[in-house]
Amino acid sequence: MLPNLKEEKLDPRVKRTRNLILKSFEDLLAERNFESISVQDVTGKAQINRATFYSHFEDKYDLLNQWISQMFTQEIDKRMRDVCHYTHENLRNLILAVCEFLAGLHSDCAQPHQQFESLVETQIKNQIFDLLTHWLEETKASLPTEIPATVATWAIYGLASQYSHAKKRPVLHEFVNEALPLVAVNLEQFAQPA
Amino acid sequence: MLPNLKEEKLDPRVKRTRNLILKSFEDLLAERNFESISVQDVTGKAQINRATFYSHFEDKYDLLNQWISQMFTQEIDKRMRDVCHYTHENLRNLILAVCEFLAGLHSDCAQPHQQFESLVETQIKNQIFDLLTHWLEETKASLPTEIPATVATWAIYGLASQYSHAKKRPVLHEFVNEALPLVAVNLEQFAQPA
DNA sequence: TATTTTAGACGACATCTGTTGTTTAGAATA
DNA sequence: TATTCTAAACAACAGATGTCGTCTAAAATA
Repeated sequence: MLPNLKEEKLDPRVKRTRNLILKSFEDLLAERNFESISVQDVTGKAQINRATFYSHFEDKYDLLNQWISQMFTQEIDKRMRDVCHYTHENLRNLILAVCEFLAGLHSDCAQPHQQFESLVETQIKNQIFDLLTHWLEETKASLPTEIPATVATWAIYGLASQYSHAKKRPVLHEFVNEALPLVAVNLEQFAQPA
Repeated sequence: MLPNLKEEKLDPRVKRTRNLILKSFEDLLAERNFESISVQDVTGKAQINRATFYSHFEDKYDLLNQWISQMFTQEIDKRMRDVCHYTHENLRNLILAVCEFLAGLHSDCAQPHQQFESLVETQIKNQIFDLLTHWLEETKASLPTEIPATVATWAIYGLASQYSHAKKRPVLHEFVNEALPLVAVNLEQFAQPA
């Protein structure tokens, strides 16, 4: 299994093969639930030999991890390009981004399944935690960040997960307005002075 | 696959077979990581025909779900036998229970792996959420419980997970004292008047 | 341009999963 | 106690996974 190399030095065959696999995987996810998709399904659609798959991904779960990570990173980079510290507004936008991403996943992927959701959760929480930790460490106050970042990360993901699962989905901005104070309450100590 | 029947009416062969499987699974978990354990390993150790396994459990993941659920339910029942509403002290004991349970799982089970942890998480969070919701609904005030219970559930699990993974594990009571205010802050509205 | 390196195709294999129908044995009922 | 019902054993099967060594083709280097 190949390491995630920087794109500048990547053999074009590797790039091509990875992209074919990721794209085929995404297309299949839109039609069928994750559990029912086999490695043979993905490689067949990508017109790649099945054994080649294992040069790029450890297994189907690793494939999902890498796909989700790529998708979410792109989404966050798009919305939070120049954000480097905690504000109430940045937190709102982060919660909004996660809610929309998860809701989109629910719409775009047929019948999410427990293992699919668990893997998605792990990837996204890792990124939220890193982002929040980075924001909170930008404060001048040198406060410990680990426990507040942990609590906030899990709270954000929990709320977004609840939102994306809701049978009757609430109006997003109202939901975020209701949820935001419960996340923000532990983070205000990190807000930059005006 | 058999439904979870009440124990009074259960054919003794069913009880015996289930217990043999669960016990063998637990013994194997103490020696090897979850991913490396096959259904054949479990049924071989239990001296049960492999096909019989599938009359009781959907797959190995269902086995883990049921084992964890049973273990955690017993632990909570032991510690919170007569607790029916939210207090600061009950919340502290809940966080303590979850931290100890997860830390114990880390000690008793060889090399936890991502899917193992995800499944554990799902089971335990469900139980925390149900318990918290029950507590919060006991309040006289008729406040909406879903979002606070969600945030608290995820925060509790997140903190316990962090504690159980810590390389240098902090003193538990100190950790809980530090973490408790961040969880409690959103729940004090539900405390019973003295 | 020739050579070397690297990625992918290929066929084969062992192992495991989940399922099926039949037979045997244990438990419940008459 | 005999009969009926239910659970488990059993063998076999199809399908999927992950791996391996060899060959072919594309990319990089000299």
